[in-house]
Amino acid sequence: MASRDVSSIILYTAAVRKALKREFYVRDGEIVARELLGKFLVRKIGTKEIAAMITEVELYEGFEDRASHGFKRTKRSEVMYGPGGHWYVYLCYGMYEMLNIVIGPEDHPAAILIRGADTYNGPGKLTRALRIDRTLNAMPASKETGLWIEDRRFAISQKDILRTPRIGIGDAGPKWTKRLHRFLLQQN
DNA sequence: TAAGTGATCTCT
DNA sequence: GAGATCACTTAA
Repeated sequence: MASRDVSSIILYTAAVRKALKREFYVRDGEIVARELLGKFLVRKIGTKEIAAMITEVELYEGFEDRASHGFKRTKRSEVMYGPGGHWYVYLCYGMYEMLNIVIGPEDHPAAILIRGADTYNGPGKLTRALRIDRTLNAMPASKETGLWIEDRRFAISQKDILRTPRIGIGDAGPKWTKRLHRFLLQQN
């Protein structure tokens, strides 16, 4: 029966396409940043799902990184001090929602800014296209919240990953301003 | 290159 | 409460 075949295919893809587990995010920031490249950011709007391959991220980690909101523990940055696997969404320049995924264990302030996915270049454009805003702040990255990350097993070669200093952070101190904490997939 | 935009944080 | 700041984008 044709209909039976179709349903078995749906079950199969559902089984393969799982949201990344909490443990994925509770690791060293540079490793998580690298491994996020090539993963799929999936947004569910109504019954429709939009998936976009992550192509660019920036790492903000620890107590000494002045470019990171987590440098100071405030009401806004509190989420970064929580356990990994939650979203941190905030407004920048009065207009743009920035999407970050909190990483690391509890009380370790760290997050990764998702700057680009597929053809959405720039963190502000990305969130606008996927209708991501601050209502998702502090929510877990899981299917229940409508925004999560999946491994679709695209092979990413380490030599295709470029590293540069982060964008637009100003002076974050001698050790941190020029750190190669921006990771992006080389085009082609 | 400059300006728009508004929440957040720091300083009174 | 006031003022500076900000991990951006767009229009010139």
